[in-house]
Amino acid sequence: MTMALNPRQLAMLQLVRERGNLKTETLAEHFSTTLQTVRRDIQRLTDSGVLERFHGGVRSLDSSSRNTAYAERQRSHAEAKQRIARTVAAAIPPGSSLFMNIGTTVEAVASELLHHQDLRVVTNNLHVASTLSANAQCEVVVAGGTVRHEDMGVVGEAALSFIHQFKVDIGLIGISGIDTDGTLRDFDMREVMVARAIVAQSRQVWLVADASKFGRPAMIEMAPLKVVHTLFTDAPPDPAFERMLRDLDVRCVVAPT
Amino acid sequence: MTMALNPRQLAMLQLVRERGNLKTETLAEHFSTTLQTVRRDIQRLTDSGVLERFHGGVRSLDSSSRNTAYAERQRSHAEAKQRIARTVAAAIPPGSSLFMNIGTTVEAVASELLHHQDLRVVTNNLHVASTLSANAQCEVVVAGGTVRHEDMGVVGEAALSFIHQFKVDIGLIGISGIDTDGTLRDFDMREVMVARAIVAQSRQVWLVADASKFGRPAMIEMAPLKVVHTLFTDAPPDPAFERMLRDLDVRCVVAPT
DNA sequence: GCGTATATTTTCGTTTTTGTATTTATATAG
DNA sequence: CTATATAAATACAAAAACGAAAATATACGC
Repeated sequence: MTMALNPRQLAMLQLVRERGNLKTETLAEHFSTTLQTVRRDIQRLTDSGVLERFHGGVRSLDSSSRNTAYAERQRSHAEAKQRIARTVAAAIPPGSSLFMNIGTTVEAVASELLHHQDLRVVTNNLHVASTLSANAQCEVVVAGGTVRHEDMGVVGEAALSFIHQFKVDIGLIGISGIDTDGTLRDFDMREVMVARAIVAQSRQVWLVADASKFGRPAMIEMAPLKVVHTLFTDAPPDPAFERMLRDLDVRCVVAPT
Repeated sequence: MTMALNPRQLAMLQLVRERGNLKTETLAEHFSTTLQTVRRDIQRLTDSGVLERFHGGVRSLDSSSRNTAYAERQRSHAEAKQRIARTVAAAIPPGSSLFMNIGTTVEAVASELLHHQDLRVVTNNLHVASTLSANAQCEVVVAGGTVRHEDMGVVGEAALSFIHQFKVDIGLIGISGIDTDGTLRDFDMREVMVARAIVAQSRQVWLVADASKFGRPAMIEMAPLKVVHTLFTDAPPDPAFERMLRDLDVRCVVAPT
């Protein structure tokens, strides 16, 4: 018979989730108990699958890495994405309302918003919804519609009309590629429709795109680059791109290392 | 056979709710009585589902510590839930359309549906959506609306009107408690509204509830038990319940070990 | 007042949890 | 690769908490 977790174990779980990962010794100190007791607690928490332990401590296990193709994309350019995400998060003022769409960079931003205060976020990205629902200071609204298996994006007619009910401060969007002709492009028509709706219903459009997206071709035109107010990226664009951005009056923020 | 709570038990409930969790000894001291009496009181309160006990004390279930309690609820009765889930999954024919709402048992069913063919599932449960999106043979539709932090349930006006657009074969619902008077009850008004919408838009209603839900009172009335066509559970209900189920023409399926 | 039913305390054996000591496993530097 | 430091598993004893049953107290009918 499985006994309920005691308050210390519950607090430990919460603490590890907040901080991401913690050393066994830190935990023992924090709860003023023995290493042995902490280890036993950790064992129970890992047994139930919510935490994962490593030599010397324990980390929170966010159930994300299941789809291998998806996990792969998440890994690629991880460092660049996190840098971008931190920069974006820092630029979002408290009390903002946001749209957030599909894309691993957008999801990285969600992780960086976990400790922001007083946000309202509308998203068609179930990963974003899942991540941000851990932030009690953030009202999360998810768009209704069909869920795509590949990336847990919500798309379809329902999602579009849902999004059209809102008008937010910042529309934060990711994209598959920025064509050399100054067109934002993606691969999936349904996601493109959602992104267009987001652009239409946002007072400002922020685009997050790591450097690998520059000049990368994709089939479907989403919108001209000039709808974007600010582009967040990880490396300075080449001179041609930079001139285009200036011509189109798109502000470009390069995330610092 | 639920007797009324005596004044001390009522005060105890209130106190635990205020403080979140309390040690048995603290309670005994506070009410200047013995540990044994406190334990008996605690047992009554936990039996009725409003409190949860751990070794050394009790905690309130519907207080600030709900978010952390989610992992715990998932653990409790895990084996029973999986048994129920397997039975339910086996009863769902290929090509069915389903509603699935909040609840760890419902989520267990989602896991068991991972290899089913040709399903259409509408849900307000982001865990269910996340789980089932791994099944390419299953069309997953998520309801739009506000996300509750505690359990990633989607609720609110938007979710209701979204659900009302559908009419499905089977409405699969979980519940916090089945009162002795034959009423399905839950703790959160917003989730109750969603469940009602699901019941209204389903040709058949299937209820999943492990034995701990029988006779467990919860505040808000969702619907009378007779709206349920089939109840899936893990242990035979006691004779009184069984008679009631027969009177109300509710089929009861007990999951085999 | 008496007897009965219910509630509480007392008592005691059992289980669970925690801390200490010892052994085994794992990481990291050279 | 090996040596060495650190972390984790194991074993066991002490303390705390639990559950059941017997003893005592309290309330309430007649």
